[in-house]
Amino acid sequence: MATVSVVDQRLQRLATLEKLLAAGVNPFGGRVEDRISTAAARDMFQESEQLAMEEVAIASSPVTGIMPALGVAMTAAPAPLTLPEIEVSAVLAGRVMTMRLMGKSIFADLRDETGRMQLYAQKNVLGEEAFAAFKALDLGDWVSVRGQIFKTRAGEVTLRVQSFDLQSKALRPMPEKWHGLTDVEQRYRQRYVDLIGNDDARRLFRLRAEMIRQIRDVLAAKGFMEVETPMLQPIPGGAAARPFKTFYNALDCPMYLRIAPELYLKRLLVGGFEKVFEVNRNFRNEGLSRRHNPEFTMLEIYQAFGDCRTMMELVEELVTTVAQRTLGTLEVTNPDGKLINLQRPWRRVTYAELVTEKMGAGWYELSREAKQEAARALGLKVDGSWNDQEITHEIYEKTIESTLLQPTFVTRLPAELVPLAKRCADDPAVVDVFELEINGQEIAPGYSELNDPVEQRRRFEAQATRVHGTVDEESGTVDEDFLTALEFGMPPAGGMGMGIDRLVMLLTGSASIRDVILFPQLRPEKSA
RNA sequence: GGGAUGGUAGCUCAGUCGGUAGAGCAUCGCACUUUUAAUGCGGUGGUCCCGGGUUCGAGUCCCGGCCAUCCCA
Repeated sequence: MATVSVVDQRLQRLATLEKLLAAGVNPFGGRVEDRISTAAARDMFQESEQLAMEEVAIASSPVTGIMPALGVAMTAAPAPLTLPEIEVSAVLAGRVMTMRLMGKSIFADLRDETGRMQLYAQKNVLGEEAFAAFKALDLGDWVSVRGQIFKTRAGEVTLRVQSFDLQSKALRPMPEKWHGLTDVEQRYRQRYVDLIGNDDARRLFRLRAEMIRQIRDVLAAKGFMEVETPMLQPIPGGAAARPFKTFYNALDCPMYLRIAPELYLKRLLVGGFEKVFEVNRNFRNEGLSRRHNPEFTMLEIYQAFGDCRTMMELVEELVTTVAQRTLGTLEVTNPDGKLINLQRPWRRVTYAELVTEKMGAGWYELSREAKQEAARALGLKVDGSWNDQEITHEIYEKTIESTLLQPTFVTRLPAELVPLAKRCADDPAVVDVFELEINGQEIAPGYSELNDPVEQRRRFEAQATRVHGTVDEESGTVDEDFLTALEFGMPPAGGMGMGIDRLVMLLTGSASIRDVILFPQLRPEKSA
């Protein structure tokens, strides 16, 4: 038989596939009728067991019979104190993960989305031919099985296979059963293999989905409407970032993947929708890092007649509710093992307070030269052309932001940094905004949104001048239609955006954004 | 962009001073009807990331490149 060495496991499996086809077997299956999950089957069995035990206890005499409503056939041993032997019929379907061959019987593990159940195949039950076919299954094959659930001597709930069908032949070997896939690169490139092999990966992405569902739930309960706005935009706006550029053949014009949905969501406020949000992808044409993926999921929320404080309340409620409902706790551990407490209320501190905390009370009165010197003393590289604000911001970003481990709202940022927010009434040099920092990362910015079209035009133009000739040039284009919309009147509003990937990183203690994105961007594998 | 580390069987990993390429799982064969990381016995399986160089001889040393991870910018 196999004296000829078949080198490749895939070729072996392809050969098996050919044999199956020749034998008239459909190796790729179809609909499976009456199939239930392994979790449901286990519950059903345990319920029947419970019922039977109660009956035994009551009757204290031999019990035999059928409970048609449950489709449960049961027999009980005569001795009153012996546990009844229960058998419950079920159809299961899933992937065969392990097989333990015992000669004339086989134990196998079947896995579906809800968990696993052990299968027990016996030669005298299946018959010669079917038993051989079961034995010939490869690890990774999808099968459906019909049989009776019982408990083994070791106490494991197991399905005794009465009949089975191959539902999809796996042509590639599964990852190592004990370690799973550990090579991070391969986990990212072939996430499907990661998900097959690693319980943690499955758990994490289920958790991520649940977190996003809870966000939607909280917002819906508060009367927010979920909307979708263009990802393909003629003018990329709403943030300072390099866009991806593409070309729309039918219209013969360049288009951009959006860097933010902000300007469209605000148009909806103009249109009269008062509470809107969008959860979807933004695209930024920037480098890859532990914290950056070129496409990332963003939640943006706008509420008419609210302001930046409304948004602080909302984001506190959102994050704590999501954490409580999905993790059952408000304490999370970051990758360095440090505890982060999400208990409300969160610290609120102004940007200037943080800066003077770090650099001394007289910081803002220092000359530019003195500021440069102080920044260099901190080990920062300072460009000679920078103004006071830029030097201060470099210090903030490089030496302060990363120290804000516990949830912190940083408020009253310099107006130059934020062209889309209202200025503070008592100080036009700063804007009425917050940046939420948790674990040293910016999780969410929020604004009292600028709704003065004249002021907005001035700020856009100032920004366009500043970024002219730089890599951000395309994001500096003035969006005339947005300004027109503002001229129709936008109600005052609070708005905020939250990076969902970073939130999931925070709540799951993940060190890399690639761990929380199913298919993260990677460099092409092969290059000549 | 810079630095550190890594890339060896399908998977997880060893590989000493430069001298015939190793283990576990998977796979193939045999035995085994309550195992569960089943077990026992016997096999197959290698572009040692790619390209150069040094050497009688390179997985190992040197140079260049690719990919990844971490740190820094």
